[in-house]
Amino acid sequence: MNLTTKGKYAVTASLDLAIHNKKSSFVAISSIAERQSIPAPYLEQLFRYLRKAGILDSLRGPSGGYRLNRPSSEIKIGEIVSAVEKRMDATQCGGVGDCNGGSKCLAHNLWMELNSEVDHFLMSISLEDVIKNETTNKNKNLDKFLIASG
Amino acid sequence: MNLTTKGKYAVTASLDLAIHNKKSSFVAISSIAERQSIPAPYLEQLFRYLRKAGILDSLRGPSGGYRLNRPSSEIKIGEIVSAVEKRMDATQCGGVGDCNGGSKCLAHNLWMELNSEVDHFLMSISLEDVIKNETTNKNKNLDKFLIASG
DNA sequence: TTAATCTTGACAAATTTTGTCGGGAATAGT
DNA sequence: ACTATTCCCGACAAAATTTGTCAAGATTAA
Repeated sequence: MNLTTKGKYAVTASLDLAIHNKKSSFVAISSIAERQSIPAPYLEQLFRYLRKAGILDSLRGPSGGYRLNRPSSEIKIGEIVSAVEKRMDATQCGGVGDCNGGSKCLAHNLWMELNSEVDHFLMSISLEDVIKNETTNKNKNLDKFLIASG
Repeated sequence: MNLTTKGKYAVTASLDLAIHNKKSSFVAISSIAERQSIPAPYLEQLFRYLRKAGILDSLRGPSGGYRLNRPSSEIKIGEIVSAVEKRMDATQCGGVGDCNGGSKCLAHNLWMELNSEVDHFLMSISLEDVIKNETTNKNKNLDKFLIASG
């Protein structure tokens, strides 16, 4: 399982897009990169994936840029992450079950559950949720973090 | 956030130890490595961390090896993972909150919640739980995996 | 036409993971 | 005391991945 700056940059940049989503205007990569302290050429590369995944829409030329392809309430964090990260899967075998000489390793089911846990979490939260800082109510431990974060 | 073979090997090997935990006998690294298809010298390296973390106990010499330092019901998966993995933390800032030019990035709270989610999951499951395939009841999606895994 | 911006592919540096190796130290059994 | 077994430690090295960079091209608005 891997969540690197790749996925984090992608989510942060998408959040930036969601915030600057007024009308149907496009936002230039350079301005997102500057606001969010992300190397612009790197972000460019990441946005390719998001575009291919149907999450973003783009327009070239002056006053061009990127915008969300759907309302921010309909774009889940999990979509963004899995569009850019190779292996959010925690199993070694990709879920197939041949992680120890053709059969399942002792921890196979454990990692499958962790997968499920993380997937459900990330797929239950939309860009809009994060911006409104609502996220999900399923998480009993959420409150203290919201409080802690002011 | 990172869960690599390092953490997976450590958990699998610990499970193997928990299973071969009869009496107070020690189990040699070589036998664990062979059973679980883990490179022995690499596992040796990982066991150093687990020993330092107080999870394992060792004895040198013939019929020496490793054993759990506590009952398998009192060793949580989360302990093992964080003993060997550098950054299970999903935030870029280590939770400090300076992830974007001194203040919090847009996704800061989100990653803090993900941390909490994963931590609680991994710290709620003991080696014994995994062996008995019980894990936790908090996870509503558990059942299908247990069924799927026969 | 021109300037702005995305688009693409290739390349490269840095970091991390995934090991390997050799020698040393302790211990049980003889 | 000797020997075989095993842990112990530090250093090293290969491979993979992450984290970028760059140059040239295509599209579009004004």
